[in-house]
Order: sequence, then structure tokens, then C-alpha cells
Amino acid sequence: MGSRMKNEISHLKVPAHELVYQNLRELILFGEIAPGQTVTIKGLIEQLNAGMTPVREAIRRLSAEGALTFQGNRRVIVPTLSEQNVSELNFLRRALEPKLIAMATKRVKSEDIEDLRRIDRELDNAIKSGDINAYLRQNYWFHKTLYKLAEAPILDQVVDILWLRYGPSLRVVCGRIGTLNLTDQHKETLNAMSDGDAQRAADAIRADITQGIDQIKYSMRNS
Amino acid sequence: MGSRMKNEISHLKVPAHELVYQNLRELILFGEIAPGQTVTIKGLIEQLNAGMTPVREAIRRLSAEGALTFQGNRRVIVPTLSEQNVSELNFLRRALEPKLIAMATKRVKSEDIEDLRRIDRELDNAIKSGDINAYLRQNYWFHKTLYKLAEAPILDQVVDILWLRYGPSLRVVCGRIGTLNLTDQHKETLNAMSDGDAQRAADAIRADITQGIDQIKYSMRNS
DNA sequence: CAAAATTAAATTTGATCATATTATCTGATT
DNA sequence: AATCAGATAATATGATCAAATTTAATTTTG
Repeated sequence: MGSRMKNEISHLKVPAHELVYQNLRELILFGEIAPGQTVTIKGLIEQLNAGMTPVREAIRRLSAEGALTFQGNRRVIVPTLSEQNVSELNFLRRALEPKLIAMATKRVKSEDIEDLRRIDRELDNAIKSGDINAYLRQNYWFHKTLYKLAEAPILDQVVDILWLRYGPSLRVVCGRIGTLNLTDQHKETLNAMSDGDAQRAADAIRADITQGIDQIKYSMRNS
Repeated sequence: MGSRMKNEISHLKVPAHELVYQNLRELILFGEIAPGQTVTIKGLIEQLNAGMTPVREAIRRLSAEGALTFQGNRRVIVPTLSEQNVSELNFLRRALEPKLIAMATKRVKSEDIEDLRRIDRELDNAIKSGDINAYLRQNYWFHKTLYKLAEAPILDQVVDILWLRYGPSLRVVCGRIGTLNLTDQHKETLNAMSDGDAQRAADAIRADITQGIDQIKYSMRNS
């Protein structure tokens, strides 16, 4: 029965496999399917009320992006981070995100800064109220909106892949250290950007990354 | 008719969607399906003698990796490189590959160097005899083997994605400038690595990248 | 005799295909 | 130019088959 995941209302031409992909992506990215947890086709068919083909395709896509990994025999899981992984992610983020910020700084308009400040305010609210879901989503959205400004599709694709790797672990981090201990350099980043100071903005985002990675490391040590 | 792409001979447990993926990946990576060309499900079913579901899954995977792109309506193509793309690829390769080489240098064993020299010799033969197919494959294999040594799965995944972006254009480059004008820094890279000089090896690979990108740029200008 | 190991049946899940449905494109007609 | 079949190709379903995991039963062994 029920609203099978398709275009019932009208001719939204977005196909089911795309919807399933987006749904599953969010489940993973925001830790609703926890790292280490296995994902089954059948389970997703029921959970997402979708058909088999769209679910399969979504799983293939997310596997290709590293958000899911094959566990030898036919088992698929959300991967957990190893020390090695964290080290690689640290390197990659520090190499790519400052570049994106520098590019974004050259193109940013004042209304973009407005948007970003608005998102950052929501983020602060989420932190104050301890709303982990809202925090994770707004934090992702902040960075995503920022990087979109750089108009660099390949860099963007790669950064998305990195998010899919460490994003799932952020929920665990929040649970461990509490939202109130989450700090960021978003305001400094935005100030530097609205001054057109690409170097300072890049430095700010580097500091933001360092803090984030340190939180993950700290959380991993106490597990 | 006949040998449908599956495990007829014996219980090779590798599923059809995996085989189709590997086949299609090679077709794209080595320019046998040229950049700009459209890819249809039906066409691949016939060309690869496979079923529909495996073909769909392979296309999704390669789309996620950036080797194929959706063209709005239900059309899928092998993307062509824009100037912007080349610039991003240049940045990313220069950021990542020297790092991989430096890591590989720390772990490399003398028999690995042997293997790499062997591949490089085959590569030279391909250049001398003007065998573009062999050149493309050996060149890919050389880098792939090198980076495997670093034991850095995420960096490796990202570099694979970059290869899938510029690899398809290399055939066009070869056609334009001829294999004899293809130069590389492979010998210098290997010498530095076998000396354990990570810095020099990284520099060599950076020079290799610069040459490769310049060749692509040169080829693009004359198109 | 009980604990561990092995094997065998049962159940679950994945892989693939044939088929049905739906969207897009074509070009002929108005 | 706009509209409307017909053709083509993509999307999506459910059925079927095969593989793997789990559970139960059996045997082995200390």
C-alpha cells in the first residue's frame, strides 16, 4: 500500500532511484545509519518504501562514493573510520577546502554572506538547544553553500566524497562531547570573506578543520 | 548469442554487474568511448552482451565517480573537459599525487621497483611502436601500481576519480601529438624512490603531471 | 556426559531477468 | 507553429534462481 516513492502528486520528473539515493545519503551522512551498521537491500526496500531496482542503484552510487563499503561476501556496511582514514581525511581536507574558500572569496556577493550568516545563526541555535540533528544538517549546509560559491565542480565532487566519509562519525562525536563543546571558525571565515581577504579566510577554514578533526580523534580515543 | 556475461564456466563468484562495471570503465578510461559520446543502456546491453540490471548499476557507479554525467533528460554522456576542469584537475593532481609518492617511497621494496621498471619498459616499447592502446594501459598501470604502494585507500579512491576524468582525453592527445612526443619522468621518479628520497620523487612526479597537463592543454587549444 | 566442532536443513538476502510502465523524441498532419 | 500518434529508450516491478548466513541437529572428543 501507501505512497510508493514515486511521482504520485504530479509529474515531478525526479526518478525513484534519485529519491532513494538522496534519502539513503542523508541517512548515512547524518549518522542515522551508524558507522559499522550493515545495510541490506530488503531492509531499505521496506524502510524507504521503494522498489528493488532503485534501491540497488542507490547502493551502487553510494558505494562508489565511499559512503558504503562491500564487506567481501555480499554484505554492505557504513564504514567506520580507522586512524589511517582520519589521517588521510585530514590531509585531503586541508589541501582542498582552503582552496575552495579562496576561490569562493573571489566570487562571493554580499547576499551570499547574508545567507551564510543566517545558516550560521541557525547552527548556533542548534548548538545552544542541543539539537544534534539540526546541528549536523546546518553544519553540512553551511560548508556546502560556501563551497558552491567556488564554482569548481570537480573539487566539489571530491569534497562531497570526503564529507560522506567523516560526516557519519560526527553524530557519535556530538553524543560524546556534547554540542556545547563544538566550536567552529565560521564567523572568522565569513568576516575574512566579506573583507575579500582570501588568505585569512583560508586560514580560518584550516583552523575549523583542525578543530573538527581533533574532536573526531578525541572521540575515537575514548571509545 | 551465447556467452552472456556471467559465470558459465565455473563458480567465479564475481557478479555480472561487477564485470560490466569493469568493462565499461575500461571503455571510458582508455577513450574507446570518446568524450562527448552518449551512452545508452540499450546500446551497452548489446555491446557488452549483458542484462539490463547489471548495466544500469554499472552506469550509476560510473556516474557517481564522474566518469559519466547525466545530461538533464535521460541522456548520459562521457564528459568532455572544460578549461575549468583541466585547471581543477591540475590543482588536485599536484596536491595529491606527490603525497602518494612520498608515502609510497617510505614503503617501497626493491621488488616493487623491479615491477615498476618492467612496466615502464613496456611503456617505452608502446611509445616506440606507436601502440596507443598499449601506451594508455601501461601508463595507467604504472601510476596505479605506484600509488597502491602508499596504502592510502581514500587518497587512492580520489586519484582514481581524477584518472576517470582526464584519462578519456589522453587518447585524443596521443592522436594529436603522436606517441613519440609523449615524455614522462618515470625513470627519475623510480631512481629517487629507490634512493629513498621522497622529496625528489615527489618533485619528479610533479614534473610528470605538469608535462601531462601541458600536453592536454596543447591538444585542447588545437581542436 | 557435556562442550566443542561439524554438518545439514531452513531462512534470509542478493543477483538477474522478463515484463510492464512511463517518459522522451520524431516527424507527419493540421 | 502546435498537436498528436508512433517509435524508442529509460524506469520500475515482481518473479525466479543462487548464494550465504543462521539455526538446528548430529557427531566427535575431552
